[in-house]
Amino acid sequence: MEYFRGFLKDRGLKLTQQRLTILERALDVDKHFSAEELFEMLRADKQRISKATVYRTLALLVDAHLLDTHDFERGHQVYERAARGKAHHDHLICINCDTVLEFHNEVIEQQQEQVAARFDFRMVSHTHQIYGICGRCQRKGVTTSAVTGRPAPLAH
Amino acid sequence: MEYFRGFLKDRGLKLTQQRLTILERALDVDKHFSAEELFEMLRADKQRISKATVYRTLALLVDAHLLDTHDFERGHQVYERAARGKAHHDHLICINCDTVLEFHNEVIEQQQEQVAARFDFRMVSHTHQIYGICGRCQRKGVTTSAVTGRPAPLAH
DNA sequence: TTATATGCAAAGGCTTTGCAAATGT
DNA sequence: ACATTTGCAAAGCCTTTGCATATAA
Repeated sequence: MEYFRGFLKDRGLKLTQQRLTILERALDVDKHFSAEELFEMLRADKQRISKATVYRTLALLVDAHLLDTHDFERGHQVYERAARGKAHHDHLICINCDTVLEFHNEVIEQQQEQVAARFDFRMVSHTHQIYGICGRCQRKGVTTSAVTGRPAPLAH
Repeated sequence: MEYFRGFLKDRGLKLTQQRLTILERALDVDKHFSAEELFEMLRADKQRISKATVYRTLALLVDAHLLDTHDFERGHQVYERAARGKAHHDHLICINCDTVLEFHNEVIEQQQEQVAARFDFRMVSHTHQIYGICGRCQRKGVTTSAVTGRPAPLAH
């Protein structure tokens, strides 16, 4: 919060009531959320902030590293509180129920560095998602073809 | 090609001139391409196929595992010839010049399987992208902040 | 013959933007 | 005071869809 104030000051930006409200609400969410969902949460809290401002502020919070954003192939971005200090994580996404699990694997992280180095690449970020059927959906008898309506793709 | 004919027959679909033209052109491309780009390539070849048909056929070719599709965070899907038989690969993407490099790392693949297993997850597919600055752009003096206009994010 | 495909234009979903009015510093 | 923000509606971008016409089997 103090950090956000400093971030804005550094760039000559203003700490508006809307930005504060959005930041507080966003940091309060314990899961992934879309811009639309945050807009609805604010609305439920009787906060009248325009959708445009929500989008603009989310971008700002991502810049400030207060939020992370991911593309889970759902047609829209999802956001989550940034893991400041906490270990970085990647995601397992159930293609049936949309549940998102987090994983962290140090071996993968290290190999990734090596891959980048081998290609003379300066890594800035990465995305790593595992799509599949979660245990609960498997037990409910959900199969890949039930989800996609087509034969199971080759898991690679 | 014979394979595609069989794929269509199995589902009671028709092998139209448009589908054939699109398939041939798509398999001929040696890099990633968007639906829009393929549409333009066809147009350059004096082929009059509607954009709707291009989109519909690309989806069909992905279903048929003749093409793979990726989301490189460019606001549109990109396609590439499927690696039939060839080893699966993931991507390094230069955030300055959009160059895409391919990598394959067996250790990562294995760890991934283990992660899925540990979470009781049946993996169907995965995406793994490393974003950064390629060697050529580094040598041209491109820095992260030059690309994004902001301080470099923490590479995680 | 008859179900499937195509082309066109319109609609959709998410996100961004232009601009006048409002507001933080 | 003055540059930055906001809200609104409109526009943008990629993609999908409804429907009449065309076409493969």
